[in-house]
Amino acid sequence: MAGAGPPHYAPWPPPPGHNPPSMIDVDEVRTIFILGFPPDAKERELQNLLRWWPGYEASQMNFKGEQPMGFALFSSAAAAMAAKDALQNLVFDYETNSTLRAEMAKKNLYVKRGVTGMGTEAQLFDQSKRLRTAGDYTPHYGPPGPFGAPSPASWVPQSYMSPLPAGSYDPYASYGMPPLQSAAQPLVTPVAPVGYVPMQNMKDNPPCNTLFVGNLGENTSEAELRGIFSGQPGFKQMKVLRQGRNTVCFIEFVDVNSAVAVHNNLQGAIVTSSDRGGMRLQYSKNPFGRKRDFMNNQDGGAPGVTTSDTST
DNA sequence: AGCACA
Repeated sequence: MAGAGPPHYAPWPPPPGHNPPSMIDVDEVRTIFILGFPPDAKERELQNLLRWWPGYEASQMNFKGEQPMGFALFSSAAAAMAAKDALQNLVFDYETNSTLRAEMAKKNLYVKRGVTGMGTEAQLFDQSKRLRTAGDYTPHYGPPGPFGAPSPASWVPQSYMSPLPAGSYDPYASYGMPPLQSAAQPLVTPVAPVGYVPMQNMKDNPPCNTLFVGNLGENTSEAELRGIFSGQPGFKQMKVLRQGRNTVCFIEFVDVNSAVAVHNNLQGAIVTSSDRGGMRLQYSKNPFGRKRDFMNNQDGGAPGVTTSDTST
């Protein structure tokens, strides 16, 4: 609208009929609610579970009944639904066997104004009820989670703009993947996967510098995979292979350790463009830079790691 | 489950 330029901070909720400049339906429910937490779950745990999710804006935990109930607000219904799917059946606590259930909420989570402050003050005055936790989009790029926790800190890949081969279908082409958005302008990105789905039935090969990615649907977007992996520490190159209904992918890392880290951190990570939920990460049978006797002197593997080679 | 490329 001509007269209504974007204010510095929009009144929340915005008046009906005044949509933000990015096709966000104000009326749509962008909030999910989550059940299945163990009784001792903390609100902080919910925040930390979700704070990396693209479009995450706020969350709160209610402790009314026996079970804590979590609510989380996202920048769009799409982001909310993606998060909902990702959280679905997520094993929150292996010891108590707590598995999360997520659904779209009936109405949106109310978030107090001034969310950008990450405020101590806010926590002081309404701790019991609505404790809003602003989405902190600070790009905490860096080493992966030191505690073995998933560290999806690089969903917004630095090298996302890598040129695609001509002819390859890039469903993400339309939105240019803005790196990081302030909380003032919610991201519309209906994408940006990642949450985790527990993986089982995992056979695997000995660790090496190359990961094999399985359980990908046929229309998994290479761009998304690249987005997920290219930001990982030690990433070197990637190759996507279409096998009819399956898609598989190979990722080379500079060393085995990097591959191990990603293997652990991203196991079961949700790939939104895939219709199968979580991806399966295994070590490749045929690591990059190493073949039988062929390129024997190549240093493709890890320094110092020589898998017991069956020298026949 | 499905392991290519140099």
